[in-house]
Amino acid sequence: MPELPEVETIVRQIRPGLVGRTVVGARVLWARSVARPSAARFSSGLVGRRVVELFRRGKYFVARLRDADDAESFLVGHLRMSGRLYLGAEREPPYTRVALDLDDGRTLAFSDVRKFGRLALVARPEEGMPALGPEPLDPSLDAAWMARELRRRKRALKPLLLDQSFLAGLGNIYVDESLHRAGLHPLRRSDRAATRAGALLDAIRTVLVAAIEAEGSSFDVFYRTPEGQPGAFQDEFLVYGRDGRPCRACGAPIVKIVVGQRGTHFCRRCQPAPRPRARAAAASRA
DNA sequence: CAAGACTCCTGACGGC
DNA sequence: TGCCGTCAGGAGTCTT
Repeated sequence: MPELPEVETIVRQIRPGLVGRTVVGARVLWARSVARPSAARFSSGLVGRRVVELFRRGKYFVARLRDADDAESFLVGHLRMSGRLYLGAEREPPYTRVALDLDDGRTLAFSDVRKFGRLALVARPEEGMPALGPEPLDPSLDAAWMARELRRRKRALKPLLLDQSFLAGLGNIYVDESLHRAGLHPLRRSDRAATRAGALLDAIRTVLVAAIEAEGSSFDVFYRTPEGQPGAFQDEFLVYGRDGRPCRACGAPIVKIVVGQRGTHFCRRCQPAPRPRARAAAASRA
């Protein structure tokens, strides 16, 4: 599903048409797509509110709203695996779960085949999302910060980078891509990769910036930008979905394993396996 | 703490 | 052609 670059792309594309608009009607077609409050209060609460700002936090999109009395509230959403936003489609898009009718006659549709995505209407953005780690593109993060955090967490790199409380916005694709670019094995323990913290942070940022530049990744017909154009970053994948094919860096075959129930792609040559601990090595020799 | 299993959902695809 | 198992860009909850 959409990761940071895809959400960023959607927010950028929808923002000009959405900011300044007032919600004149809200329809919840699948109640569980609304996390809070109730579907009824969600709908009634949105009507009459004007969008004054649209931004992204991790994989969440956030619309700041004001009502006629200038009271502030926030529409917070997560697309999970298959969610999409459409602004102004003439016909209701397939799998529309929530539709917001706007004062210019257009509609913001939240479409979601698998129904994992969620919307929330809350007083503060933090009420609509769990505590998130920092934004990977935040310029105040540096190698020293990353090294400190990698040492503190002591987890395999792959699940750690997927943990949104560590860094906000990375998902399965961009973690695999980042680890390849940093030359780090997905099962390497974070505290033992701390010396490579700078390279890892650089790789993450390089991948994310390039993906945003390409307007995200979309390798199936259900995942496109709101305008319907597919993103192009999937053409630049070095490992994701390339199992069995040659590594673009060294030619060795890309392999796929399962880590934390997630398909994990890497190059055995560019991302060497972690060395077993001395005790484990001794045990395996014995 | 960390890791693994299970859950929420639907659709696409490969194999038989 | 049709059926079945598997897998999918995410993440919360529960157990070990």
